Amino acid sequence: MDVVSPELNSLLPDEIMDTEAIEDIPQSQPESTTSQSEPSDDTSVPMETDTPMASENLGLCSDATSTEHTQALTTSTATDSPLSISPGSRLPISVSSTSSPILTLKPALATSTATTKTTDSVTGTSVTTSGLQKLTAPFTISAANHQIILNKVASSQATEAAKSAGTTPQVIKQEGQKLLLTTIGKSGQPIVLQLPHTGNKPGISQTAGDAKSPAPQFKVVTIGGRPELKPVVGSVGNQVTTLQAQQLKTVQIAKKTPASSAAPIKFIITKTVNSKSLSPQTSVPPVIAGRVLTQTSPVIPPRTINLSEPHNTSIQSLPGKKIAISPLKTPSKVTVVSVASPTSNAAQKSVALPVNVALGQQILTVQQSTSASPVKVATSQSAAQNIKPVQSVAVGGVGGSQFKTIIPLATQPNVQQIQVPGSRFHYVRLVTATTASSTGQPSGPSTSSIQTAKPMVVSTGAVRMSVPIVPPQTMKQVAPKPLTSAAQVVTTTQTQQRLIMPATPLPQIQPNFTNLPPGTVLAPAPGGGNVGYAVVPAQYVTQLQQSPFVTLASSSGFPASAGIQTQARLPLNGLSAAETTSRPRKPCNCTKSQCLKLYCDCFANGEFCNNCNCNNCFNNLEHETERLKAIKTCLDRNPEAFKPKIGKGKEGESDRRHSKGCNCKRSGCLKNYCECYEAAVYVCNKGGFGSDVRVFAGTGQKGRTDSPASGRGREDDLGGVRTLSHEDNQLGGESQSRLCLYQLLGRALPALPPTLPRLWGLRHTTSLHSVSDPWGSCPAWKQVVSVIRRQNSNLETDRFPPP
DNA sequence: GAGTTTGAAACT
DNA sequence: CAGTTTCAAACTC
Repeated sequence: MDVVSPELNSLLPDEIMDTEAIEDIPQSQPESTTSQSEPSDDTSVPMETDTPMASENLGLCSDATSTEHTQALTTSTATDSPLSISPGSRLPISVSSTSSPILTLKPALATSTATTKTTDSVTGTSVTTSGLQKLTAPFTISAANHQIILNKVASSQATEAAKSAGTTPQVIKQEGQKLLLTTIGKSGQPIVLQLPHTGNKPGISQTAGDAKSPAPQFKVVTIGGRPELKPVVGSVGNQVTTLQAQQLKTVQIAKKTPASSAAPIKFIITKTVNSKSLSPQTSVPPVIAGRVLTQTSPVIPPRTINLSEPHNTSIQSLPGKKIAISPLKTPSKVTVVSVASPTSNAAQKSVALPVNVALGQQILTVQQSTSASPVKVATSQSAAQNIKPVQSVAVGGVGGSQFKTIIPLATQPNVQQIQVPGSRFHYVRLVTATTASSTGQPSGPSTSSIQTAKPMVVSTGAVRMSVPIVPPQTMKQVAPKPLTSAAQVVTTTQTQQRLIMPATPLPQIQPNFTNLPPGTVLAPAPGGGNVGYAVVPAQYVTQLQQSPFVTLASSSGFPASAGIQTQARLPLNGLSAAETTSRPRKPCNCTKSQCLKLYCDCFANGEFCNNCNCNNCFNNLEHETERLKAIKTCLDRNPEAFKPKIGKGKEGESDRRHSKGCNCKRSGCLKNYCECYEAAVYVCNKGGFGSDVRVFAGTGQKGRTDSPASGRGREDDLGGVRTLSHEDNQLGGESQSRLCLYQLLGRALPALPPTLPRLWGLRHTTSLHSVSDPWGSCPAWKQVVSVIRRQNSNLETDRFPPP
């Protein structure tokens, strides 16, 4: 007798038998994430960040003149167009549905020298924000002078029209320093971002003298595509809004302390745009990397909007502040964290205005430490140095949400975030751009001109940084490719620009960025100065999200935030984020491994140990060097060591697959020892895992019941569900379609889709009814039983309880 | 809570 | 690649 009859099989989903899907998954996704025709397993791996759905372009036009640019952008290169908004009177901002990920808005104060560029800078007007449309409720970031109003525009074209009309709903006024973003399409849903008045701020006293001081403070705007709203985790002054779920958009608006009156305000907005949305024609890589605005650069690579004001001097100075935000798997989350300086009391105390964006599920949490300005976004600037560019890199993750991480550096160093293509990991490199002097403004067009690579240029003040915006897929390759996708090449227009390279100590790691633990942020090693990387587990991010007010002390690498245990995680094991969140990871108990082996779940998940019971733990920032080495070692051993083992099956399937399969021998894959079982995987990809459960249509005869090839007698050939032993599988040769259905036996049953597994499992010695009992109400089970009964009229009834 | 079992990871 | 050892979690008592 053999396996399931055709009839029975017909009931079963095909994909179950398919074992290849997992392996086939190409790790390197094609540059264009644009359309993934297939929800291949890889992409579907829950762990991966979701690919943004559609990208929309935001066009910011300072003037009617600028409108022209916008059109050109939208038409020719919908993908990215950086926008810079000069501080000039009003800047209409149009958001088009097109792709351009990055917006750069610089409402520079008149005082700011750099802000000379006005309309020209605006060129990159089009910004694509897929989620914008979803914006329903206007939000204001903070009160005070600065306001940003975002209006959706139905189409980029509409924006033009609106501009031409001269009555652009979006107006940025310097005096008010308001940014109005209006989506053209939807009149009713403007988004207004207001920056708190400096005057309101407790810290104002310092800069009280500045007339300019009222000027805008930092502003963080996130445009997320998702409809869902996420409350902004309490950050003091910060507000976060997510417009689009799918696309991550992080807008950092750093406002600097009023100390410098004239300093321009910087907004940094980083959007991640789905590659999918991008038209193939557009050279723009699907992934948007964060950018820093430079005043000079007329055309900025799209996708990031930086609004920054150099005003605040104090912010950077905060030593020791480290914020690592690693985007976790949770789709469409944007996390912005600003480190609050312990010193500045008043500033933080300033009212925090959470901004809820109806659209976005993304959450931005920002804490700012800056003394004066209550509202501060992650940007930290050294007083001496004008600006610390904060770079956020959006991850163009294949499937899921992408993270954006904004890390304010306490120290001068600039933060560069790196997206790893296709991976959920976000890396940030902190670069100390000490050379304020060198800050020559970015070579305007020239720098931006690079189509292939999208460098991030930070022109603010002295420091400039260029970070290539690389589509997630191409991230690994630093060298520019002739690829159509532009982003890959990193161009450093300025000497200060730096390629994202691994710190000296661990050059080898670089190639494996993609494999780094999820949510990893590369930050300067504590002792390493500029060079080193610190790998910050996603944990921090989640912690931050959960406890918005947590401040990271610079000195202590790791805040022992007691309460935060749940780590934002990738939807591990195919579990939904909600599921995972509901299940905080268990604290590890490692004693000998120093939590630097994959034995340690924390480490294996790319997380720092937090509230664990481990001894001699090195899985923390304080031992970043060791940790990096350990990571490297693991990656050397297995490049996919940190990749999720459990992924979804084919598209639409709820099945989970284990990429490798277990090696269970004694547990029958029915214990939590089994990774598959533990992960509720019922489709095991491994050819030789412990048990193979099949449904047999028995003959009713005694004797050998299982596969003839196995040569092993089993039980009576009564049909039913059996589990082939490992040996059987190997001998039988037929078992390559391994099905691990163990979880069906108990825990996962309720969740099973009706189409369920064709095979239900029991150990071969177990009678069916023991299985069926818990499934009595399962239609699929009844169906199978019915089939078996028909085929085996002489079956013992107890084996197949009546449906 | 101590001891055992188990399988993944690490090691040889 | 196979066999062994180490490790931490799961499990049992």
